[in-house]
Amino acid sequence: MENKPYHHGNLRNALIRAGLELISTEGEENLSLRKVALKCGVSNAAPYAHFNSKDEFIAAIQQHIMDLFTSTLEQTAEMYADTPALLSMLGTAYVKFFYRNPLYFDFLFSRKNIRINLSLDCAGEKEIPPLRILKQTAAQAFCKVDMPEPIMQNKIIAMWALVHGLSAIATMPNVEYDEDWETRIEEIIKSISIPYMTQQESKK
Amino acid sequence: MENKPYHHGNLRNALIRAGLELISTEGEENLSLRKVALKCGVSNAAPYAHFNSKDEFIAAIQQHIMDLFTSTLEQTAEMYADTPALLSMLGTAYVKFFYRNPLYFDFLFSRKNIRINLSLDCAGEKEIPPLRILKQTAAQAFCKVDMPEPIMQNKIIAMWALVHGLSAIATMPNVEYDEDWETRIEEIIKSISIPYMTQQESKK
DNA sequence: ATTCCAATCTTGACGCTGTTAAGTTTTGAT
DNA sequence: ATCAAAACTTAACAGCGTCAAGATTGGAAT
Repeated sequence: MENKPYHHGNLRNALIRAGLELISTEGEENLSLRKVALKCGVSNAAPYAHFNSKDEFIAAIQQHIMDLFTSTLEQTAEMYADTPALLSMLGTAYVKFFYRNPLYFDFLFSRKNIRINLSLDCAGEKEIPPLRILKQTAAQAFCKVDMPEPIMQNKIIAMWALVHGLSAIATMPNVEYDEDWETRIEEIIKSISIPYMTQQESKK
Repeated sequence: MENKPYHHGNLRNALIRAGLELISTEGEENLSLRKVALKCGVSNAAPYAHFNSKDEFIAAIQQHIMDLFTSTLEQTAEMYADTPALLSMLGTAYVKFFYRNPLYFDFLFSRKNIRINLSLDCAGEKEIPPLRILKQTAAQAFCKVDMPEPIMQNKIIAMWALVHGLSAIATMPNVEYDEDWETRIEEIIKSISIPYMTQQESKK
């Protein structure tokens, strides 16, 4: 339309979208501010009007993906609310999200990108939403089984570790996408989370 | 002693040691071939007599750490051989290794560094030793419980995912080292791995 | 012992990167 | 209409991985 107006108009979002695309296609290690700027038809230093550094730019993309992740879990939590399958479905959704977007996993959780508080002790204003959802659901599920407090704490951590580890494994190279794997992931998670529910059922 | 002989003598190993130190102190993102070369009192391009690329250099360091990791697990496997605690001790050793060297975890498992076969299906000549040890031990442990084959497969993957996920969590920033955590890690792993043993004991 | 090749290392360069300084264009509030 | 702030360009800096060309050395073959 207009032939290169001096001001882009929506550069910040355009940069984030371009960066997201580069990460999805070429991986994070091939992402540079200059490439992203070029992709948006803008000069080297233009991004610095919107981000103070590459790190800040990366953090913005990270936040974008985190929002995606969060809303995925929230949808699942809503869909299976108050059903016995809630916890295992939530765990499955956790793994599936990354299994379907393998490049997102390393990008979100690689050490140098983590600027958010992932601390283990349940305290936390700055706790990221996905973990909050998972922990709350797990706590509720395990609570119904009137488990001793410290054991419940450990169970929650175990649940998180399981789905996080499964995500790490499922997104490794040489592990190509396979629909059967999705059902298998479900089985594995159920085998950990369900026993404590049914075990309780038989107790009643 | 001799003031800068033209030939270093043992440059390859010196480079690896220097790289290892840089990773341990400043993290992988601050590792450059030039810094490593300087640290060894050698010029920019000297490393290229021993490594074809930075990637190859990284792979060599990665192998070094992997060997450390492997021998740690092997020691544990030997120490607790034929005891009921073997599996949980091996899992604990897996997590502790990274908990005590947090920077190693991302370095070993971040996507771009993985050049080894981590495939899930137990087939594998190229399978890395640590996983082989863990899988074999888990298989043996779960085997004693005469579990159906597919369920056992899932249990093994769950075990791996648990310890891998715990490692990821334990090495996150903001999670400072804490001796109590080590015993807690042990508890969590036991709560997953032991039940199937004791359950079997009572079956006999 | 001499020769000579291959391994090792240096120097200097290339293009790419993140980042900054200085200057230009545009927007929008007054 | 004015003018400050925001958005963007251009040009430069140092650091990076990498390579080509040349210098130095060790060791095997003669």
